[in-house]
Amino acid sequence: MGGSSETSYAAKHTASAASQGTLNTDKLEEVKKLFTAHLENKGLRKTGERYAILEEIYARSGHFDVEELYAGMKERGLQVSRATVYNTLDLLVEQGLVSKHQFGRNLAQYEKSYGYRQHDHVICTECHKVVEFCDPRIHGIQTMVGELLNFHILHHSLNLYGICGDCRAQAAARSIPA
Amino acid sequence: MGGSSETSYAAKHTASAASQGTLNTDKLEEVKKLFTAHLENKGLRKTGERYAILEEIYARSGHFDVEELYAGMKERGLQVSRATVYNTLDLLVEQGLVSKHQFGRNLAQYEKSYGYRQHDHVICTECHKVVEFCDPRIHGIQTMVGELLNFHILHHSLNLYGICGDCRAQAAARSIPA
DNA sequence: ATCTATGCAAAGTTTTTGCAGCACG
DNA sequence: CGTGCTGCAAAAACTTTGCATAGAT
Repeated sequence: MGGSSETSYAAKHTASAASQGTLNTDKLEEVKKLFTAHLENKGLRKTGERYAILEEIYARSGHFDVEELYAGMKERGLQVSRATVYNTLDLLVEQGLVSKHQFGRNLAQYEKSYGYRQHDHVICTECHKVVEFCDPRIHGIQTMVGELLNFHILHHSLNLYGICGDCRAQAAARSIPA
Repeated sequence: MGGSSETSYAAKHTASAASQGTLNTDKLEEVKKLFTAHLENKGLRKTGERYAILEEIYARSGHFDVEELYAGMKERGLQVSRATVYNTLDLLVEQGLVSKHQFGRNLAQYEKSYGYRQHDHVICTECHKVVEFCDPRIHGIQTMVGELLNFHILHHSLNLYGICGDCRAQAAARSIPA
């Protein structure tokens, strides 16, 4: 078959962000406003810790787990407790500013999600590589199933599990030794 | 503490199985043969524990977690250790006779999967109800993405998260009190 | 007879919880 | 000023691991 283009969406994100330095800052401001609105709406307090966590998340690219986020903040001198990280992540996920993934291993992975194109994941079960992709048909399925089963669908998660080209090549090399 | 996810779709499976008493037994035999072939293929031992676990799984309907499976076996007098349950589940998942799901909470849920139609899940984030659905478009996406990204896709998991009709009705009733 | 799988319990991970004190509103 | 949030650490929840022994080949 034809040459397969390995377009990781992560790369695209970084590229578009790098091309315009202020874009990130603007986005952060927008997200902060949305978060503020959500907090006020639910009668929750606007604490510095919550905003610090939000900033750290939007400064990151790609997936991260709680420990990575916690360590990243510590390194930057933004000390918060794990309990607060968990608490705030729940708030952000609830609001949809952050999305939470569970890829196979029992380690929750998070990702900023405001203003980024809805995407899904292909996971290599051998090397645990994660590649993103987009398919408009999923939106259609989501809408149709919601109507059919009378659910108000808020978000979805589609993961394809398989073996990547690299791992298949390695396996082939091993089975045909010199 | 935790009420587990109630499986309302289970009725579907039980109904089709109940309509023909021997169907289940035949299926179990088929699955055992496949499992045996897989064990031989990998040079693994055919132990009674492994078959006992396979039987227990195929006697169940709907989703279950490791603890439920373990407890169910204990109740039937089939004593096996948790370590063996985990070990065997891994084998079965690897072979595709059982599928593993991670719905939001970090508690792995399993389900028998041989001879059952490939299906996906809608989860209510309020009451944790799980409903199954089927959409042929997913298969197309799977194939296309596999070719595009050069992955050999083995299985997928699509979860739609939202609020079910019952929970929306309850919420509406609360906001318009008598 | 050999070598792997089991069982048990202990250790490992990740997440949740309880309580004292600080801070937002 | 009062309630709710934070921080800390202890514990809970789920899974993995190590070692002695039973059992499949």
